[in-house]
Amino acid sequence: MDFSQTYQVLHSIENALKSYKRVAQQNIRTIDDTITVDQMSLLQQIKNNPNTPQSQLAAALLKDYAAITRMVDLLVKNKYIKRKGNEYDRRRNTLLLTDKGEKALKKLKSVLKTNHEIAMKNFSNYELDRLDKLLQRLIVNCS
Amino acid sequence: MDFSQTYQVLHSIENALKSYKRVAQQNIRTIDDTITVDQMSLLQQIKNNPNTPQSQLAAALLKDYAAITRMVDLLVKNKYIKRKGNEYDRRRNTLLLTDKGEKALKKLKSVLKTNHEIAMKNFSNYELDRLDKLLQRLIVNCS
DNA sequence: CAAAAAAATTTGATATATCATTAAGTGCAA
DNA sequence: TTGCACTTAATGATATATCAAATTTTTTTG
Repeated sequence: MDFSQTYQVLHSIENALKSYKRVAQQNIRTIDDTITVDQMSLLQQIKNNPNTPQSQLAAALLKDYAAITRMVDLLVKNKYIKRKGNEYDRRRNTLLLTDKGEKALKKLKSVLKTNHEIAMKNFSNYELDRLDKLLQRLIVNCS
Repeated sequence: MDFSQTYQVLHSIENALKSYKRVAQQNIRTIDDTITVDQMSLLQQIKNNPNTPQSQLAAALLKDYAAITRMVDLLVKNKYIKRKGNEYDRRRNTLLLTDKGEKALKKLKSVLKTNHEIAMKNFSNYELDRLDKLLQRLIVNCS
């Protein structure tokens, strides 16, 4: 395990993520240029579990609480979601998609699928699994 | 190639990168809490090729020109490097490490090595190579 | 029950990311 | 040698990342 090799791998991980995010964002922009890849993920998460605490949204999106608060602010400002008080626990928010949010999500789902197909072109299920397992080991090492 | 599997892989890539950056930054902070992982990479690049145009530094660090400009600003402000005019091409900067920059780099190199060892613990050279090759294919797909 | 601890979120400060635009300098062609 | 394209860098605007600290509400516990 020499340094140049580990350097190379870490560099490739960063490169892979950034390359994917770049094309993903470009494709999304052709449909809706007021939303980002991450905002869309958040929108999806909120739709799937409208009453989840933001702390769990943060975990799902690999972000910290502060980041989620600000993304929620933006989505509210841009009218994709509404923030309501939770009647059982007044510390929490209940987040709900607006019509605009629902429509945006519907339109963008196919783009997201296309993005995945672009990134993973020519990968077999087996290779995807192998890649994921290798990454999981790295994640565990860093935990 | 189903969606949940590609989603999982992309999620793992992001998770791997963030997990690594988090431990890397934590370890660096024990030595010097005024510098970031990326600033250190930039410092290293500048030391290796002091007369490279910033566009190439950007490519090496997978960042865009604007990001490099701002990182250079910060490194200058914090006295890790000096910006001089390039006498042959007045559009360019010549960037030079200060004493402080040299010392910081020297101290941090061992930390960087440790960070790599933590992240890649129990990976064989063969596995590292395999991981890199899989990532390279994803990168090419997104180019 | 009152005080302390914990949970959920927000806010502040600083660093990065990304895209578009602007500015300045260089080099080449007519 | 002027004019135009290209290169290099800086700026502006907005979104995100990260850590620390503050706020509000709920839960625990003495």
